[in-house]
Amino acid sequence: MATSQPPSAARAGHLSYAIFALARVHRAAAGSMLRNLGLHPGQELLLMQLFDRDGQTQSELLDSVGLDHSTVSKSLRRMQEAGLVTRRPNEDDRRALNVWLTDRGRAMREPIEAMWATLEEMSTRNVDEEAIRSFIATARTIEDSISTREDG
Amino acid sequence: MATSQPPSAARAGHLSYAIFALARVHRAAAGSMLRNLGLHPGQELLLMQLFDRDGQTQSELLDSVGLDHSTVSKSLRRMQEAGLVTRRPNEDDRRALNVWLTDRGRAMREPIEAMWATLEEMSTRNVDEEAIRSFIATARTIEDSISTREDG
DNA sequence: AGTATTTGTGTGGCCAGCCACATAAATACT
DNA sequence: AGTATTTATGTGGCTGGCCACACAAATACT
Repeated sequence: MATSQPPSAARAGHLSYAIFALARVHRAAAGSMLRNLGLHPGQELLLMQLFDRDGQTQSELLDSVGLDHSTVSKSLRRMQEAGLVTRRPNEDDRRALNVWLTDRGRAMREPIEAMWATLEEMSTRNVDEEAIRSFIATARTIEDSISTREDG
Repeated sequence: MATSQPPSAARAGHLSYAIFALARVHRAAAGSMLRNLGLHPGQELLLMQLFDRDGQTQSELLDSVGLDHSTVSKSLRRMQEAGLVTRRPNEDDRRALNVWLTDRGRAMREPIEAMWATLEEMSTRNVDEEAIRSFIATARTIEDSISTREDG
């Protein structure tokens, strides 16, 4: 049994509750795998952004990842202490910090990609191609609906 | 734009990344509404369980909600301090604590139900009935797949 | 030029959530 | 009966995440 019976007070939100319940299980699975990699949940997101564009500024990173600046700031400090990244002041803009992967940070790429692959395999093994495509499409539509309503 | 371009390292996990991205937006929306109710995210889950069965034991609550016992313990303490619940030792089992809603806790039911309704409306306004059903069904299948793999 | 505003980071405070350790009470077991 | 094990809860410690406040540097504006 997956969703151990949604509480009745969530009756008006079947889809929302399904999202919530799925997200929790999904995050737990990812968290477990990340722990085996010596990473804390969320750190892999920052690393992935750096894989795509190393040396980004904290604020650029922040936009890509969509988290609060204080969260990113603290997280990066810990990742620096853990030897995953380094931060050096930008020469043109003395407020900004550029974030660079260390060798150790770069070495996390394959394990992180493997993690996503495993997660995907775990998630999709009972779902056919068509249902997967449809699910992703709907997920994006919902995501759009929610976020465009946020600022509007 | 919803998902501001998945990082390339998540390429092997399209569906997983979609779940992750959707969950984040969804949780943020819920969190924002909960804050307006004076609740912290997660507290509404405990309250909802109590709406369905008031006076549950912490450990029963814990099973229904699926969180770590320490999380529940601390959360309930704060909710008690906030006047939402009371906890009294069980008479038959002196280790156990029964958790009861206060009037103030009970009064949160309607706002919480309204929150789920609003969240649902926000989420589904661009999705037709059939897609919603299909999405929910797939979400449950995925949830099952992940969780049965966890212990198996 | 001089002041006001925006931008980039940091810090403190608070809560959720997990793990690890600890303790008392109930159960099981020999 | 006496000991070992399981169960119910608490606490400390650490991270993620948010908000609010703070401050310096860059930019805009008058």
